[in-house]
Parts: sequence; structure tokens; C-alpha cells
Amino acid sequence: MIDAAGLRVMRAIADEGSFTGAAASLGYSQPAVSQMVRRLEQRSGTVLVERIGRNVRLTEAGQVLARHAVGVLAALDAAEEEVAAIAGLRSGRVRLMAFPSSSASLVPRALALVKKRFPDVTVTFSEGEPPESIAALRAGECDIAVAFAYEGGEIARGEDLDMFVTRKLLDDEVRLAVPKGHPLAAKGHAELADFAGESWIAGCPRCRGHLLALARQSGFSPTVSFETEDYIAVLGLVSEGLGVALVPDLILAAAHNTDVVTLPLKPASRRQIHAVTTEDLQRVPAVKATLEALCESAQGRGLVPAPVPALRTRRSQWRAETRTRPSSVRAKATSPSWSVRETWKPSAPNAFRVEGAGCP
Amino acid sequence: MIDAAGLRVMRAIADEGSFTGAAASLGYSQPAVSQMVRRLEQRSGTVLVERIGRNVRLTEAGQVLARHAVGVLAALDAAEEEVAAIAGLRSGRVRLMAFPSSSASLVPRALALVKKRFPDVTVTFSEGEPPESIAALRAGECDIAVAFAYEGGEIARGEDLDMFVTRKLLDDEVRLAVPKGHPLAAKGHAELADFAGESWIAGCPRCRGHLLALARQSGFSPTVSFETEDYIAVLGLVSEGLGVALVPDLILAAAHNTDVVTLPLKPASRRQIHAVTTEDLQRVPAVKATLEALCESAQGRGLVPAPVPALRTRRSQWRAETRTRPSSVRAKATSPSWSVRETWKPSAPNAFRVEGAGCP
DNA sequence: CGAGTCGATAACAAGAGGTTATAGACTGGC
DNA sequence: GCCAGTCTATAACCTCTTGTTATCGACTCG
Repeated sequence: MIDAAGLRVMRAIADEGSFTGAAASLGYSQPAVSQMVRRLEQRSGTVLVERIGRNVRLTEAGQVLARHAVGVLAALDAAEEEVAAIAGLRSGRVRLMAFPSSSASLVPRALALVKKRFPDVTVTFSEGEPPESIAALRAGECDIAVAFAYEGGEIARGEDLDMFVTRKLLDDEVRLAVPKGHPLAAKGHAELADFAGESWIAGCPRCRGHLLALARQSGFSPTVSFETEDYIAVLGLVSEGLGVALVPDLILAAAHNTDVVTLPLKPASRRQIHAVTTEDLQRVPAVKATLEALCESAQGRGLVPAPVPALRTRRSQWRAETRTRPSSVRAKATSPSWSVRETWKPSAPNAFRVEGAGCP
Repeated sequence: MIDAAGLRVMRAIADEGSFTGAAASLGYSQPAVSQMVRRLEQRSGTVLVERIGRNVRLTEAGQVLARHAVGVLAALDAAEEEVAAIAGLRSGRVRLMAFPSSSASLVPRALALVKKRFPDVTVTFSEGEPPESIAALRAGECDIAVAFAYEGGEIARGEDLDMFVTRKLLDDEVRLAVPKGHPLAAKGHAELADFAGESWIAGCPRCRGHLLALARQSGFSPTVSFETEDYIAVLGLVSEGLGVALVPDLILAAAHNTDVVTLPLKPASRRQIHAVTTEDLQRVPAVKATLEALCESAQGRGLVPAPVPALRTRRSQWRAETRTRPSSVRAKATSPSWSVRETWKPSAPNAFRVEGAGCP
């Protein structure tokens, strides 16, 4: 029944002592104030303003409204400012969840970028494997999940990703790590079959699965002597000549070991690193800013630059089409800068079983 | 930009967890909620609601709004309730100012009536002579002034009463008080000329003026031996045979003295007692209720019943005409129960000088 | 006593905010 | 794996709110 506009008017009248003054202070015309008071009086069923000659004076009821107006309007302003701060990147919180090895440099660099640009935006970060991070995203417990998929694999097994928007950050080349003195180290590249007889060191379960898949393609079944999710340990084992390992480039940038030589595979194998969020969340300014920072961080690494386009699912596609249609003059078109379809898609589910979580 | 309706919707969504539920709890249709959210999102420039499959979930900004909504809506409700309480006579304050002798019974009875009917309406009462009470009314320091005027006189000299509404409460007959044993006491009435030789006891300045005027009409100039504003004292003096006095009926009802006989005057003389307020204030429920209580109190005294009509001045008349014209279906017509012109008017200013204030 | 100011009103325009009808999409049970 | 029920989004439309300008009557002050 009573609304903010009415309170605003009553307070202005109390402050200014006249309808004309109140109108001026509110940027209204005088009749607007006059009519607003009349409406309020009709609704409340009592007189709010005494008209004394040329001046006006609030009645008891009018004073009640004017008194409450201060608090209500202050609270409204606070709410508005708080939302405006979120919209204007002067505030806001982004909950980022990334797989462990991304935290080495990709994520920290992005976080630094966000912090530099928008010091008051808080990005909270926690590590989590794709199944976990995607579940958190679905449950509303995080805003962005950074995940990866090997070529021919998928981001998270058994998860329905239709509801998400996936933005490709970069292609992370998988290399073969061999001890410095290895006979084939000088060849400049590695064909997997040449290492069929080596001891293998496997990483996280999914990485182990990838190793097995690649080896099968090369016609052998690797002997896995060690398993560890700690890539520093992997490199340590390799440097000591205890085996060879597949290591993503992303790791090598952060954990270098001078006693290890890394060779590009032939044929090349890479994993794709994605930022996953929802259609709605990607339009939240702080989330958008963080996504962009992630992109820049990925490009700045000097690896294969992430193409601008993002993967969009059927549902998202539909949303993008319908939503950007402006239904009002005021509607700002949502920026379609990365609204193109993804170029490759997971072709088939992983054929092998991957268990556990926590891949560095 | 943000209004109460928007906050209400956001809170309902937060509470219900769906647009449909929110709509139901607000008594809206589902599209109304959907559109309201879209409007809010356009205005605030950020996403407020995440659409997760069939359900919805508030974003950070949406949670901010929902959180603030509680406080703002509570404050709004409080304001509304407070005004409704004033409108519904469950609260409110009336500042009454009356001339001292009215406080004997007319006013207390009215106050008791108001208190009985509307226990939570506070009527504050202070004594004041017409010039004073009218000034207070003009200054917004009181809501109702109870004043009197002798026939042929006016309520307050030199005051412009155009801005006020004057409601006649009763005709207060002026009687002659003589000692019980006075020779003319048995006559049943008094002609003033018969008492030309008596010692006179005068009351307040205006009453003294009235005495002088009446005496002049009867062709004599009274010898005023005593002057006091305390009518108890007047009656005491009379009872002791120290003089005679003109005493209004209103006093006699409250201060009876068995040693005093009061005689109606021939020709009769009376003063009119009025309740004065402003056009706007008379429409304030508590003020209206108090005015009505004053009327009933006046009628219940068994004196000349106050006729329903009230005195209206030119300006008030105009207002009454224009205001009651309903400009909207919702406008309640202001009750015109006592909106008729006054029958007699002060014919001329008092010809004598009245000084001081405080007439019992 | 007249000019300037103030509030009230009429008439009108635009927009906010609601409705119903309907379509598309998700969920869950069979 | 489909189908029914349920949910949100949209279109089309309507109404009331809330602003505007133009103008009037009344009050105030020099």
C-alpha cells in the first residue's frame, strides 16, 4: 500500500516545508507532489498534510511517514548500492573450483589479474576434480569450474553438461618426460611405441586412463611401476631414471626439473582445459570478469592460444537466441562476444574405468 | 530504482524457491513474477536469479536484495501500521486547548468519552484563552481550541478566523448570582436594571466587558467591587452578601453553592461555546472523534443542545465544495454531517477594551 | 492593492505492472 | 525411454499509476 516513492515525497515535504520545494528537490513537478499526497491520504484514510495558507505542515500521521521514510529509504539505498556495487565490480564474490594442476599458474595468474583490476571483488578458490567441481556448480556451491578433458574424453563422466556453458581456455599438450640421459631424449620427439618396454609412472586416475588409451593405440600395454598424483614426485622419479611419464605442459611451466627432458609426442596428444559455468552466472559481472581473466591468463602462458569461441550446448544456444532479442528499449543486449559453437566435441565416453579423485 | 514491490518479489522467491511458489504466496500470476525479476535485472544490470532446470536459485545480488527486503518490508509495514492505527483510532494524539471554565465539566466529560471509546487515543489538554488558543491552532501547536463568544462579540479579537472551522457546542446562559436571602431572589428572574445599585463582582476581563455592555444597555454603570477570575471565589463572595455577579451556567454545573441563588436574566443573555479547528485537522480521525465527544458532552449537559450545523467561513465553504467532489472512485466522501453555515455571526467587534487572559 | 508564489485541478501521455494464453523445457514415474 | 505434469518465458493486451503541462484561485508581502 505504501511504497518508497510515497515515503520519498513525504520526507521531501517534511524537509522542504512546501510542495513546490519538495517537488524541486525530487526533480518532480509540483502537481506530481500534490497528487501523490492526495493518493497517500486516500489510501491511508487520514490527512497527512495540513494546508495552512500558503504553507503546508505535516499532521501527526504525516510526521509518522516522514520519520519512517528516513530509515526505509536509507535501507533501500543501501540495498541498491550493494547490488550496484556487485554490478559495477566494486564488490562481489566468485567461487572458483579448479583441478589441482591448474592452480600452479593458470589460476593464480587469473586471480591476480582480477584482483588488480577489481580489488574489491573476492575470488575464493578451492581445488576439485571435474566430477566434484561440476557437482558443486550444479549445486550452486561454486560459480566457475576449471576442468580438463583429454581429446576423445569428456570433462566429467556421466554428468549432463547441457545446462552449462563451457569456455575453452587452452590446449594443453601432453609430453613425454624422460631422464636427461635417455637414449631417445635427443630425438626431439617421441613415438609412444618406442617406450613400450619402459617403466611408466602414472598420475591421477584419469591421466592413467589416458596413458592406457594412448598406449593401446600404439599397440602396447604399459608397465606402470609408480602411481602418484603429485607431479613434482613424477618428475623426481623420472629424473632418477625410475621410469618415463606423460606430463601435461601446464605442469612443466610451474614445476621444472633440469634433469628431465620432455619430448612432444608423435602423434601429438593434448588435453583441453575449460572454464565451466552456467548461462546465468556467466552474465554476473564478477564471474564474467573472472572468466575473462582466466582466458587472458591462458593466452598469456604462451601455449596454444585459446580461441575466442566457447562451447555452447543446445539449451544454452536456445537461451542465447531468445534472450538477446530485446523486448524493451532498455534491455541491454548481452554481449555475444563468445557465443559461437564449439568446434570439437567429446566423441565417446572413456572406455576404461577411472576411480578416485585428486589429480595434481 | 528499487521499490518495495521488487523486494517483496525477491523475498518471496527466496522463501519459496520458485517463481510459481512466489507468485502464489504473493497472490500474483507466475508471469508477473517472471517479468518483475526481468525488470529488476535490467534495472540493476546484473543477474539476480539463476535458472537451474526447473528450479531457480538466487545469485549473490539476488540474495542481497532478498536479505535487505526483510528489513525494508518490516519497516514499511511498521510505518503503514502506525498510520493505519492513527486512521483507525487505535493511536493518535489530539492537543486540545480550552478556556479554563470549560475544563470544569464540558471538557473532562468529552475526554472521558474519547478515552472510553478509543483508549489508545491520547488527548492532551491545556488551558488557554481564545487569543492564545487560536494562536496555538494557527501555529500548529494545538488541534482543537475550545473558545466562547458573548452574543454580539467575537471569539478572538483581531484574529482572522477564515482559515478555521468553528463548530458550535452549546449556548451557555448567563445568570445573575445573588445571595440566598436577597429580596429579589424569589422573583424567579432578574432584570438587570433592578440591580443597578448593587456591588458587582466581575470575572475575567472579557466577562467584565460583557457585564459592562449589558449594564449600559440597561442604562446604568455598575459598581465593580471585586474582580477575580476564580468563579468559586465569585460564588463565595456572593454567598457572603458582598455583591452580585453574572455567572455562566457552565460554571454552575460544576461549582454549586447552596447559599447562592441564580436567576435567569431578562432579557436573556448567553455566550456561545465553540470548538475551533482547521478544515484539515477536523478530518483527522482522532480530532474528529474528539470533536464529536465534545458535542455529545455539550448536549449531555442538559443545557441548550448545540445544533448540528457548524460555522463555516468563506474559505472553508469553498474547500468543502471542491474537496467532496469525488475525483476518483476510491475517494471516500468526507462526511458532510456538520457542513452547514452558521446562523449568527459576530456583528461588531467588542467596543470595550479587554485585557489580560485567563478566564475561569 | 497588485505582483509573485503556492497549491489544486483538468487533461493527457507514458510506463509500470498486472492479466490470460500458450509454448518450450525439465523432472520423475511408469 | 517416453509421457504427463510442472516450471519458466513470452506474447498480447489491459488498466492503473504516476508523471507531465496548462491554468486557476487564493494567499502573502511590499
